[in-house]
Amino acid sequence: MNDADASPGFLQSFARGLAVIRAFGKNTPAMTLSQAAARTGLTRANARRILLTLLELGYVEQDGRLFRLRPKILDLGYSYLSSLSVGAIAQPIMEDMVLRVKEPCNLAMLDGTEVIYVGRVAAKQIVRDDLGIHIGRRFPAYTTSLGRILLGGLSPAALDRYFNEAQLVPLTPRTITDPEKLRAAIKRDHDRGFSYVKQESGERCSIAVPVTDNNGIVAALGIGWYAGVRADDEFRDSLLPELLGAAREVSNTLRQVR
Amino acid sequence: MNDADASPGFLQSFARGLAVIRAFGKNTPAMTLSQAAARTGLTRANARRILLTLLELGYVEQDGRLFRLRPKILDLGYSYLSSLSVGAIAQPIMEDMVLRVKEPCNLAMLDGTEVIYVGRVAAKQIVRDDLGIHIGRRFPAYTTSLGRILLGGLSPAALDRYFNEAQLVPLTPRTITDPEKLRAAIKRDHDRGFSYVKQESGERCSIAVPVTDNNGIVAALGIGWYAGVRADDEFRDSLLPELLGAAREVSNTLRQVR
DNA sequence: CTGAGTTTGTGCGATATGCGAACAAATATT
DNA sequence: AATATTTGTTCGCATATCGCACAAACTCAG
Repeated sequence: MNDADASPGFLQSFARGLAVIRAFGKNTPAMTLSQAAARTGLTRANARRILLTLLELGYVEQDGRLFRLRPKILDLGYSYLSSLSVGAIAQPIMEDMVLRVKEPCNLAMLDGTEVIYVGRVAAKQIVRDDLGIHIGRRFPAYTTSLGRILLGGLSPAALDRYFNEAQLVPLTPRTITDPEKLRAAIKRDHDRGFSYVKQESGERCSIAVPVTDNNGIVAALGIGWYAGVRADDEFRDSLLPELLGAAREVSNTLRQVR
Repeated sequence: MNDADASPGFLQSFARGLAVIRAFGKNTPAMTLSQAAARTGLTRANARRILLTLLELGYVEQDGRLFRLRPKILDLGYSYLSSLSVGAIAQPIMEDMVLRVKEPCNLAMLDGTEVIYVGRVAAKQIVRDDLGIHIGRRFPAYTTSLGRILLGGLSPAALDRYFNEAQLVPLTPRTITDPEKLRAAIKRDHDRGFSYVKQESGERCSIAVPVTDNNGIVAALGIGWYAGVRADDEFRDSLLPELLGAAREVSNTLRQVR
């Protein structure tokens, strides 16, 4: 975080505080204050003030020298989720669909160059999923069907910015990383109203469709499963009407609400 | 937020910034900067600096005069969820159980005088659930079976503090609000290893059991359903072995991990 | 148990940050 | 078009925040 670049009125203390919250994670469920300073590039005294402020506000707890985030931190994300009408509208519709199709369903939005899950309905799967799939989880947009749908909803200028910023790294031998091929895939998926991606970010297939409001694509709705466990192409074909129906129902309700 | 009471080293700017994030919610998905100032008691100039800092960091977006939280804010809660081993361990076990029992299952922790959901698996229900049930959602502890289980895991001193702080307001005619009766119910539930609550916070029944690690109760696992739609007591009896089995599986894994 | 190394807590002086007020500019409403 | 309301900007000021240095506490190896 380059303080010198901040604009006037930018609150550096606040920004530093948020950086400390972000420093917690799967690999660092707890941190000492020296670790917090190291991970954020702050001075130890500063990291200490931030952690003590979080402690006083109830967002962290202290266990000897270790600080851990407390459930109250979920209030911050909950502010967003509870304000997200597409999430509230989609949730029961996703639940109905998952019952029929027996695969987990996700709702995602674009955030920078990544997709971020804002809704999820789990389901029994033949092979156990990555246990870390949560609301808030992120994936590179280009490697997922959800991401391609969302990228397809960008204006040309925004799509150009995406390609300027995204680093198209192959995650599997099948990952499309050539920008022209990726643009073509995004356009094709946009035109045909769905995206199907097979083994570009792991050993999974996924299919996704757009969710729209009066202004355009606001989210993507998708289903993913492990490749090869079933007849993938036939399964995709059976899922598509379900997804399109669910997405249409969500989109229709969104247009009425706003 | 009474600035004058803050301890030395307490970072007021950071605390104010977090207050602005919390001001967003279901009823205020978007705010102007005057509204943000009004809702947080800050000056307009201050609220503006905070919102512009969040804008620059990518946590909010601006639409004319309106500011809205962006999905990136989920990163803050995700820091916590991804660090929460009980959540990761419980999720697949909950998914398996929900498939068998056909009712939604929740994992909750105690936070102040409330329970907060840290895990949830949805299911098809006969009657549509409150659409707003998300991770991060809170309920008064005393009115829920999850809450009674968690209160039962408190030390006597901590339980006394709970009773000092909690406001035991009747939410339905069945809500237990007499402190002595509530203490007795908590103890009974702790002793018998499950809690069953019927229509104390709405028209729902719920049953919950403890999840423990080496230090004691860390979470509660529960199932809830609308009262009267089925034979509630018989259903509870059929659910209990399922919940106990799932909770035992989670608890056993927790003990191995730490 | 001791000593060395590491980490945290504390106090203090300096100053950069954050603040609020006042007024200009822009927007919304009637 | 006029008025009311809200937002943007600038500036001076106060203090909140900062970093440093040293004390205190803790951890670890022998």
